[in-house]
Amino acid sequence: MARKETITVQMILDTAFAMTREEGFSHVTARRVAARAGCSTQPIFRVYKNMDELWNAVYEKAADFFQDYYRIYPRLGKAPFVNLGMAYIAFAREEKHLFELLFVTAGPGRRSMYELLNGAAGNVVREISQAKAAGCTDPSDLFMKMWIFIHGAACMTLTGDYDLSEVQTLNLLEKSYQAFVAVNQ
Amino acid sequence: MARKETITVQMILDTAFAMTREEGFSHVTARRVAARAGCSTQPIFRVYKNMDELWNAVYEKAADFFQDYYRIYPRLGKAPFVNLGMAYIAFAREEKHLFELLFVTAGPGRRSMYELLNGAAGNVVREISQAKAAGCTDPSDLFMKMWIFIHGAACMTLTGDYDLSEVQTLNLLEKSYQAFVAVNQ
DNA sequence: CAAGTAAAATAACAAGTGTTATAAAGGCTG
DNA sequence: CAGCCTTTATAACACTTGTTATTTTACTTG
Repeated sequence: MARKETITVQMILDTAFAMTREEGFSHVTARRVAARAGCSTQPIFRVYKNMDELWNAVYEKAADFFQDYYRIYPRLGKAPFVNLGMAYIAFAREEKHLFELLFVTAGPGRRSMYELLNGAAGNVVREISQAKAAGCTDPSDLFMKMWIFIHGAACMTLTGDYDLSEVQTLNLLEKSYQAFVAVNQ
Repeated sequence: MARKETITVQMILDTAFAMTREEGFSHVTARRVAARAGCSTQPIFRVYKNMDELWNAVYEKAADFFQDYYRIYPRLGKAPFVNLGMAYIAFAREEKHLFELLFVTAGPGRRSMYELLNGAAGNVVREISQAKAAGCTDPSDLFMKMWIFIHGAACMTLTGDYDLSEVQTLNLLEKSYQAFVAVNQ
């Protein structure tokens, strides 16, 4: 009936995502995606109405990518929020451009930080109930404080103003948890 | 001997700075600066070799602007680092684009966060010695922790994930200081 | 195998960018 | 007042962007 499709949505999205990962979405242009995918710009606009729609797809993929990143991240911390925080900070260091896309840049069509963290798995909810089970009086408040701290460390890695090792970071987060708990009681 | 200069460095810089403040430097183009300054693009390139040089000038002005912002900011906090932190967070909320330019975006020709904070007035050094005078054992470590926390809150305001009032923020910072001090001793 | 149809490639358009060549303007010095 | 020299304006160049016409390609169905 018609010509067979050779360039798929997946190929376009994967290419755009890989480029975003390496250089940030601002460097993702229709022509550059096409060149890297080995086609013209036409298949891109067949599959996505415009570049904004491609941005959305990349954003969603990045959100899923972070969820996977956290899922397989080693659990070395004992206190609540620490493992999520460790993964978050490592993600900021190792996936600068994705971190920026998800958690730093403002703009339309963007989820809240809480939504991105919680994900489909309910990561935050789980950690909060863990804190509650551990006898914490106001676990939501504790999460807020911990997350401000964790987000600060993560953002500082982007600009090179934070450069502690994994072990040091783990220690820092555990200590901070204790500190926040101590003054809350 | 020659035609009188009508468009000065100051006019160009002030225009570019105002535009950066309102919409971020990414929207500052030669033609738009010219239009707003009421001239052609020519005076811009007489005064600055290229747009990168203009960026540098805007960056320096932003750094000075932050120093002024902190200098006239009300001192409601008692603990060390709190007043600097309050000004920092307010700056992030009220001057989003300048904050982003100075403290969020990575790139060449950028000062470290410490340098920007400390400034010519030695703000950080002063606060650290205050903490020492107050009997703190490791004031540099305390500054690090406090600043991670403060930077986190500031960055969250950019994305709309932090939205506490001035009073609540003041309370939060004071409490955090106590918390960090408590576990350090 | 011919026809039709969807996908892909080519090429173009309009807009915007930094930067520069050229022309006009204007003020000081002789 | 004439000449000169710098500043400014105008216009152009070369390039990149998103997006869209138009043409070519290739597959499936009659």
